[in-house]
Parts: sequence; C-alpha cells; structure tokens
Amino acid sequence: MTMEIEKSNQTKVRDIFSEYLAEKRHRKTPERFAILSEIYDIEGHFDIESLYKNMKNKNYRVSRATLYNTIELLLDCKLIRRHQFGQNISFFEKSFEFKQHDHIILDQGEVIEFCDPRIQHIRKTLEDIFDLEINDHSLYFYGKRKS
Amino acid sequence: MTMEIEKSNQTKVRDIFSEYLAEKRHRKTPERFAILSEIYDIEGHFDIESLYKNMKNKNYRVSRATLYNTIELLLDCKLIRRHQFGQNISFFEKSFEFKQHDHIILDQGEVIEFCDPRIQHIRKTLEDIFDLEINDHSLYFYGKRKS
DNA sequence: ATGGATGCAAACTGTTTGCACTACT
DNA sequence: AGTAGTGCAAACAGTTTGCATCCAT
Repeated sequence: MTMEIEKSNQTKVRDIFSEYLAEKRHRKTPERFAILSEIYDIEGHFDIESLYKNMKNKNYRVSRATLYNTIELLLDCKLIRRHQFGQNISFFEKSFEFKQHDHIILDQGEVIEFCDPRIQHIRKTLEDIFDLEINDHSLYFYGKRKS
Repeated sequence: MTMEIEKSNQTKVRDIFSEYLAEKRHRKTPERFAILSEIYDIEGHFDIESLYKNMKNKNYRVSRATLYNTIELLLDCKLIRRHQFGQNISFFEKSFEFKQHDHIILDQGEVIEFCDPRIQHIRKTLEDIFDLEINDHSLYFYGKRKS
C-alpha cells in the first residue's frame, strides 16, 4: 500500500483557481469550485446550456448567471478555452495540461484535433512583420472525409 | 475617347450572381441585386444590422428577413465570406477577386489582414494524414501593438 | 457587518419563422 | 397562374442584467 503522491488534475486545477481567486480578491464560493469540478469531469467540448442542465440533473442549485460569470473567470485564468464551432453558440473545453491544439470540423459535427508547429512559425513572423504581441489564435479547418 | 472594355467589378459579380441564381432556379429579384450591389460598395467588413440600417437610410424597402436570406445565397456562391470576430455577431466581407487572407484582431477592434502560404501547407498535411477533403478554414490571431 | 456573489426572472440582441401579400417566371 | 420571394412582426435562443437575498470575508 503506497501513499498517493501525485495530485489529481482535479486537485491541481482547484489549486490554480483558488490562487487566481485570491490574487484577484474574488470570493471562493462553493458554486465556483463545483462548476470547475463539473467542467473538468467533462470529456471534450461543452456548451453552457448542457452544463447547466447537467448540473441541474445532479441537483446542484446553480443559475445560468453564475455559470456565465464563472466561465469568464475560468477563461481569464486560462483553465478553459472558448471556441466558436457553430455560428452563435460558444463551446468550451478545459485547457489545463492539455497541449494546445486546433480543430478540424467535419460534417455531422465530428471534430478532429490536431497540432501543427507551423502555426507558431506564422505567429512569430506576424509578430515580427507588424511589431505585435500575439497572445492567442484560433484556427479551424472545415472539410469532410474522402469517399 | 476609348470604349470601356473592362467590366467593372460590380458588373462582374452581378453576372456571377445572376448565373448562380439561374443555375439554382432561384428568382432574380431586384432586392437580391440591390443587396449585392450595396455589399460591394462597402469597404472592409460589415454586419447585417449595419447593412440593414445603411439600406434603410438610402430608402430601400428591404427587410431583415430578405437580408439574411440573400446573405445565405451570397455565401453559397462564394461572393462573400463570413467571419466571427466577436462572440455572437457575424461579420461578412466581399470575396470576389480578393486574395484569400486571414486576420489579426487587435484591441479596440482594429483588424490587420495577412496572407501566409504556410497555412496551405498545414492544410495539405492534414488532408494527407486524416484522408480528408478540406474546403475552407478560418484563422485569427489575437494580439496588441508593441508599446 | 458589509458588499460581492447568487438565483431567478425579465430584458436584450442577433437570427429565424409564420403569414399575408407581391411579383418573377 | 402559380409559387418563390418579400416585408413585417412575432418567436426564438443564447446571453446579459436588475434585484432581493445570501454568505464569504
């Protein structure tokens, strides 16, 4: 029988969020940690309405307002990322310890993740040419399977 | 005094649209051509609400419904492209005879356009690796001017 | 105890839809 | 003549806001 040495991801992101909230002088409410925890239990992408229904089903007492608020905080401390797959609905995914990656959107909503270093080269070039500080990007390819 | 040989862009896109409508058995209504014409008078990006107000100010009798409908047709025949700069509002720009380009979004809504061939290399690689047919992409960098 | 955070519902905003009327084919 | 397309207004969906209450500090 060995002691659990490694912290779980859940614990790590909790710590990061806690530290972030402290630094920003925001209150550490149970709702905020419950939401973070729920999100980190989700595999893949999610939208706010599903998260809301998901939590309601588990008998959490949360409001959409708090979800939207908390999502902003989590974006700010980089624990999640926002995506615009469709037209008018935001999708999110957790981003802690997951390698930066981009997406290919296929028909029927299938999503492939990939990572190509050349995007960072483009970024560097743009920063040099236009004298910019680029802090983020979003890249989507749209296509379909052959045959 | 020489004859005007070159067709204006306005005339060319009109022809393209006309041909598209014929092929798809859609009617050639004056509204559709008026909207196309208005769009091709716009420099840079626009959203539907501004286009609507713009046309209303010029005493066109158009409805939002028709604008949304026509925009779909113009997207379909590739005379315009859709962008998602912000969260929940679609921006568009004309795309006839304008080189494919991507965007850098700076603070205060400033937008820089650029074109980097490496994005096509990435595309090719993805098509090969995943056996896909990629027909489009969207790429945005987000940043700010240095100093 | 104080005021930041919450839940709830109403308001907002961009987009879509239903319907009676118009006009392209 | 027939019906796709139109304008208008109402409906819709995702998000934001106002407010009374709650609870982390």
